[in-house]
Amino acid sequence: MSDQEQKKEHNKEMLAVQDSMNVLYGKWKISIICSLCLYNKRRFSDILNDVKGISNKMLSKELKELEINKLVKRTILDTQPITVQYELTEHGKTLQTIIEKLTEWGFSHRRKISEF
Amino acid sequence: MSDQEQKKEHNKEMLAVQDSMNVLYGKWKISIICSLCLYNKRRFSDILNDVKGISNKMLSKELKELEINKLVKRTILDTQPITVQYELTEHGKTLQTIIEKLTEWGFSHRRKISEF
DNA sequence: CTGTATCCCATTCGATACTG
DNA sequence: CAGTATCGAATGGGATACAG
Repeated sequence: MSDQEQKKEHNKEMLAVQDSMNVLYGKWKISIICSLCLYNKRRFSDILNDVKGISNKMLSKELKELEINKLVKRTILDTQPITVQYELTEHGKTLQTIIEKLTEWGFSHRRKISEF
Repeated sequence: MSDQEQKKEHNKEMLAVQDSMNVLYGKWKISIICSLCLYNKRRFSDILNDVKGISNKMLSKELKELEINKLVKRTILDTQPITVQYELTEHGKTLQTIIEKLTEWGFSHRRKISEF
């Protein structure tokens, strides 16, 4: 492959990564998806508890964005009072391996940083 | 494993993911690391070009944070005018598989979204 | 329980200009 | 080339209160 072709290839990969990050960036989205990965189905207040530090305003906003991007499905359950269930879509589940890798990396990073 | 133990395990995993995100979140960091993954060694202005849309102010700031977190190494080359080379540390390189997964996912997400 | 509304401060981030 | 300085707009994000 020529340098030119190589560079084009790299540019495409850079764009793909940036596409991913446009959907996933922010302090909370990955953590929310992680919660849904671990528990499969989860209510609003459960996620609020799982994701340490998030406010209900932010959770609401982030869930909406994830829904728009077809990563999360929202179901209203006809209980009294009503509860709302969130779960990953099939497409959302394709993030699972990324979440797993990020979990592993989080552990190893903590070990690394605590060396100093 | 009891439900209690299961839940503790999940909480630990949630924290690990949030640790990762505390280091990696923001619009740009992953893209910058991606550039360094693809090219190995890269100058400031090169990265500025790779990461579409980033300003020099942001790049400077993000690189500093990545350096503090021991993910990136900065070397001043004694050229005229001076150039500065950035590269991943050994620890930074452990992010490579995550970057690759994010690249793949970016492609598949684009296909998915364009279905509508 | 699941949100929305409001207030308000902090941070992010782009644009532009400037320095060594 | 590799940044820093400054301004200003937009967004992020916490606290509290309130609605269905």
